[in-house]
Formats: sequence, structure tokens, C-alpha cells
Amino acid sequence: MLLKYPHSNRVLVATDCIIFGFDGEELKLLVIKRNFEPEQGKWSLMGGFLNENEDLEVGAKRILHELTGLENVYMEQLHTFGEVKRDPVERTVSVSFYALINISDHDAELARSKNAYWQSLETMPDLIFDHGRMVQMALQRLRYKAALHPIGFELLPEKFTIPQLQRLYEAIYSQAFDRRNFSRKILSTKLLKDTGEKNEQSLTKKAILYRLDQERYQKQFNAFIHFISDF
Amino acid sequence: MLLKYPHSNRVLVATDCIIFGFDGEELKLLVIKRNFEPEQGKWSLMGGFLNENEDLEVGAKRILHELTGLENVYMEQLHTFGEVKRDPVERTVSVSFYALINISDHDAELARSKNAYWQSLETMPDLIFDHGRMVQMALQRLRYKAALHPIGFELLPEKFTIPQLQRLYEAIYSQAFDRRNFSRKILSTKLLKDTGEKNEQSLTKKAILYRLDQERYQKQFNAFIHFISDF
DNA sequence: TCAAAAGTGTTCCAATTACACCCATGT
DNA sequence: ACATGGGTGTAATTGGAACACTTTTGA
Repeated sequence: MLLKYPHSNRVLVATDCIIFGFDGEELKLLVIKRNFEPEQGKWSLMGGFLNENEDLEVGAKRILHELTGLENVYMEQLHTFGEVKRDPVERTVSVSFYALINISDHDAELARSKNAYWQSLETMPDLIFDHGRMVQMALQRLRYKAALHPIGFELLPEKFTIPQLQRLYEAIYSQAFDRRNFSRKILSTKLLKDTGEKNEQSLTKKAILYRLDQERYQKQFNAFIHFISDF
Repeated sequence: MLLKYPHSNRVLVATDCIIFGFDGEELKLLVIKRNFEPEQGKWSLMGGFLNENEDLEVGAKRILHELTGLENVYMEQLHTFGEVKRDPVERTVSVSFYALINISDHDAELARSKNAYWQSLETMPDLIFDHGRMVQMALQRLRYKAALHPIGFELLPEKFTIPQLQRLYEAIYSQAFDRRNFSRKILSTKLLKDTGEKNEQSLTKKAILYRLDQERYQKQFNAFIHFISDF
């Protein structure tokens, strides 16, 4: 490309990732205790600059991969933050993405080597720049989206029980649901396939392990499933 | 700011605006027949580059104002498009915004002077670059949002009738609603205030003109109103 | 045999749907 | 007086919320 636009204001573009995980109890985020400048010693989201000839999504997935070792992760663009002064070093437009990962799939050593830790949403430390706002917005979007689309599954292992799924939804919406109604509702979507196996870890009655019915999942994803009526 | 990041890839950032209007019959977009390069003679969204020391929202509002003369318009960030090759002249990251305006409020002469025309969504000409995708995404977002939040009003004059409002919703969702149920549902939100006036333009029975109850509007906006149950 | 968690069923209420009828207005 | 569009009412259906009982399992 030889001919360029005459307009002169070119800026840094970065990507920040809001990485959600679920440990069976709480919703968590993978955040970094920075051992590099700027804001060394403070907490931040994982981020990085966009490279030349790199699409936005590709850049975001690269950054996620650098921290977790994961590929093929559910990831969605959230919002672009472009306040002039948001980064005190130099103006940077940040395109944020949120990712839903199965917490046990990620490369814990790699994360550790980058100084990344899983922090509960409830006890999240203050984050640098506008990263706190990004997290708030991501949670809101997750609630929005998960009420209408079956994306919660992305946070669970391949095989999971209905009580596990319920604990996840309760964590997402900070709200308790009726066990019996929840079960009936989720089964009525026909999205779950009985694996025939049971959760052997349980101390009491062993719950049935289900997996996603991939075919129906694809079909129903863009159809609306009013799963959570109010939140 | 003297110290800068060492990273070298700085890119152009642009804003494109998807401007919705409603003429009482159809949902329309304000688009430009380009009399400038690149892609002269083709149709595109209104857009422009982000200036130095200009926030994203400010830039978007400036661009909207340049075309319509309007301020204080409902505008929401939609999505950021950053494919490397999306603009053949030079890599440009575009942050798109959609706006909802009352079509009769805008400065028609100004729009005309910029070669802008209202085009029905149904008969929209092909747009340059990825602008067609932007429009599709904006419509989807509008449907999403208008089902849960009372934003449709932004497209109507200050005083409007329930049948007008219904025609608007029918245009947004390309779907017919039952007149009686629609009326009951919208009135049950308590969002409308009877002005005491009637729509004198009507040839038959003159419908009651309502206006938004601003107080309730503010309150209920962030509460969920499940206005359209399925679409 | 008891406590804890999981699975299944039933009733009740509220909200949505599908309808029908009456009113106002200009031609 | 009639055609057109606007306003209001009601019965039937559905889906959600609330709640009780039984089963499995380890201690």
C-alpha cells in the first residue's frame, strides 16, 4: 500500500482480555500482578498491542493464548475504550474482549509464569486504568448474553451435572434459583445429552453427567432461549 | 507526554455511524452517495477519522452532527471493525456507533449538501467495505436492545400515538403485533403520559397523543422491561 | 439409620394470546 | 350510512413460581 490517507492522527491499538473462569463455586477472572511498567506492582487485565497485519480477533486470541495456552475459546468483542487520557503513557485505544474458559483446561504454569492469578469477582482487587469498568461491562454483557443464549456451558468441563450448571448460573447472576424449576427448565431445552455416567466425586447421591448436544447447540444458539427471565 | 511506548504499530482510527430514522412507515438509514474518494459514486455510511485529543464518543457525535446538525442524540457504540484489509487504502480500525434520531428533527439541507439520503432498510443499496455488515449488526443490536429497554421512543417525535409506536415496533421487528395486546402492554409500563391532545392529521378517529414520562423513563431504563417476548 | 444432595411431580398464579365489540371521523 | 382506524374488554392458554415427596449414598 503506497497511497495513504492524508489524515495524520495514528494511534496505538491494544486489546485487553476479560477472562472468566468458574471453579465450581465462584466466578473468577484471570488477572495479572504486573511485574513490568507502567503501573508495576498493580493489578491489570491481560493485554497487548495490536500488530501490523493482525486482525483484531487474531490479536485478542494471541494474547489469550500467551497467557493460558488455549485455542478455540469462546470469545466475544465487548467494547472499545478510547478516552484520550485512559492510558497515561500514550494515547491507546483498547478493544476489549471477554473470554469464557473451562478453568481446568488452561495452562496453570504458563499463567503463573506471567504472574497471573484467578481472583474471585467478589474480592477483585482494584485494577489499573479503566480495567475495572471493563470488568463491570463484561459481567453485564455476560448476564445479558447468558440469559438468551446457551453460553454458560463454555465455563464448564465437557461433562457436567445439572447442579454444577445451576451453581454456575447462580454465580453469574448472584442469585439463587429453585433447584426443581432450574432442572426442568434446562432439560426442556433438550440441549443436554445424558452420558450414562455419574459424578463419582460426590459424597452423597451421584448426579447424572451430561454433555452438550452439539447439534442442537448450534441450531439453538441464535434462536432465543429465554433462560433467565429477570436479573 | 514525552515518554511513549516502544511499540511501533500505530493505525488510523475511524468512526462510522449507522443512523436510524423512522418515517411513520419504514425504518430507514441515512447513507451517503460518495462524491469523494475512495469508492466515489458508491454508497457508504457517514464516517470520519478520529482526531488527536478526541474521545471516541466525541468523535462519533461530531461526525453525526456534521451530517444532521443534531446534538444530544441517542447513540451507542456498536462494534469495532479491524480487519487488516477492510479499507483498501490503508489499514483503518473503525469503531461503529448507531444512532436513533427523530427523522423530522434533522437538518435536511445539511444532509443534502453532504449527498446523504434516507434509504429504507428493505431496499438498501450495497455499501462499501464492511458497512453492510455494520448495518446488519446494528439492526440486530437494535432489536436486542429495544426488546429490553425503552429506546424506540428516540425514533419518534416528542408527541406520538400508540398506533405510531406500534408501526415503529413492527418495522423494527419486521413483524405484526396484535393491536389490542400491544396497546395494553405499552400502557402497563406506565411510561406514557397522555398529553390531552389528539392527532389531528388522522382522517378517521383521532388517536391520543402521548409523550414519554421522563421520570419513569430514567428509572425504568436500566430495569428490564421484557417488551418483545420473542423475535 | 440418618443427613445431605439429587431426581421427579403437582398446584397455583400471572402474563400472554386470541379473540369481539364499540366509538369517532371524513366522505 | 359506511368505511377506516382507534379504544377497551374478556376468556383461554401458557409458562413460571412455589412447594413436597422420594431416592441414593457415605458415614
